[in-house]
Amino acid sequence: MTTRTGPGPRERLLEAGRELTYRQGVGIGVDALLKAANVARRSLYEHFGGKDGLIAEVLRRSTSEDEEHYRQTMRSAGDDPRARLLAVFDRLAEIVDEPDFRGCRYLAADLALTDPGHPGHAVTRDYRERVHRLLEDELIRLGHAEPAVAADQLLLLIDGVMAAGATRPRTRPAASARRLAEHVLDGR
Amino acid sequence: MTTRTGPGPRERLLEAGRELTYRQGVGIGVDALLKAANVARRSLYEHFGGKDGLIAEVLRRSTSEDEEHYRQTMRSAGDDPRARLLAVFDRLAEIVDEPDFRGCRYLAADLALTDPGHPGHAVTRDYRERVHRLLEDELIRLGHAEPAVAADQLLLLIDGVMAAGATRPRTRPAASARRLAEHVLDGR
DNA sequence: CTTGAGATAGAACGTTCGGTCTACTTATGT
DNA sequence: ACATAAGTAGACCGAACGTTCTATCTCAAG
Repeated sequence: MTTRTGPGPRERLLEAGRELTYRQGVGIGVDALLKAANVARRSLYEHFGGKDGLIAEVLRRSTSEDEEHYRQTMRSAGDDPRARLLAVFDRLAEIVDEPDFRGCRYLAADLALTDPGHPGHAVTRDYRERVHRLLEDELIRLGHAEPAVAADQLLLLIDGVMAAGATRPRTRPAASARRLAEHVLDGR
Repeated sequence: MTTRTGPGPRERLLEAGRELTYRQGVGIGVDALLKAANVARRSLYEHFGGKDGLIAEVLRRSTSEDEEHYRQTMRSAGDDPRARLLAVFDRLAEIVDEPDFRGCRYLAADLALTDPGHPGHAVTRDYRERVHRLLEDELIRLGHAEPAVAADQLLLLIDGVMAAGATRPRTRPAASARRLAEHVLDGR
């Protein structure tokens, strides 16, 4: 008989952080995090050194998941690079339409974390680089003349979809962006 | 001999709020606002009822200025609707390149103000509607087939520029967006 | 000159903040 | 069985939060 041992406090903190920092922003209080995670105050400081450490780790884990999410979305779209890139925008349409979509958590974190030295910034910067590389690789396979610039443009469209999705949800921004993305893919 | 009377406390509070809420976010403390404005604590509550009232008024005034800024930018670009719309993106390039550009203050406010009932949200929603109308009017004058949809797309591009400008400043996002905007204007 | 409105200065309220610390309990491995 | 490590519970710290309050000052209108 195995002792019904669920996820440990570290895991529960990361999950609570993921949820609460998205819904309430990174300004969420330590008390609220501890209560949601059902974890002793001390455990937070043992595992993460403090609130900033937890937030950075929450962001890091989230970026890993989201990057894998990009890869999975493209994988499901087959081999054609064009189809794989456009699939990203189709998936974005679903994400933005989810009832509790609250915008891009990384942009929100960057705007909310006033201190430019906060460890969270390095995490989001890394993430954007990785996604850029992901897009650029597909554009190269597509034979695009300026894959780096085109990847910048696709990233800009993705951020625009997230922003519009958070502030003007009824305008179906992902569909708009998809059409513009097609134009980007068509060349330069 | 006129008594050298500068702007009153109300004006000083609005100016300090404009500056500090942009640089530090709407989470800025009341004490910091009072100190920057050189205003007595009481005056804030007399004039604005509280911090939330001040923030809403700061946002309201800022939207007025920004809307006028859009109009001025278009006015300077002459009569041709196409040139007037593209001028917006040229102006965006300058704004995003300013050394202390920190992203779109309205998106930042919407993401930071957790309470959906905060009066600031109504202000930003109004502003987006007004800008949308501004763009749509030009698109109508341009004879665009779907002016409302195209205005949505231009707004998406503008938000994308702001986001990319805040998070990936070296990628010249406004230039990228301008090219996509041309495509939007071209058609349908 | 007087009055009253508007501003300033600042104490104080209760709450919440992030972080530290002590004491007790639980689980694990030898 | 016992030792050790890890987790819980919660008091506590100083600081900052938004807000209310009293007291004093300034100045223009009556």
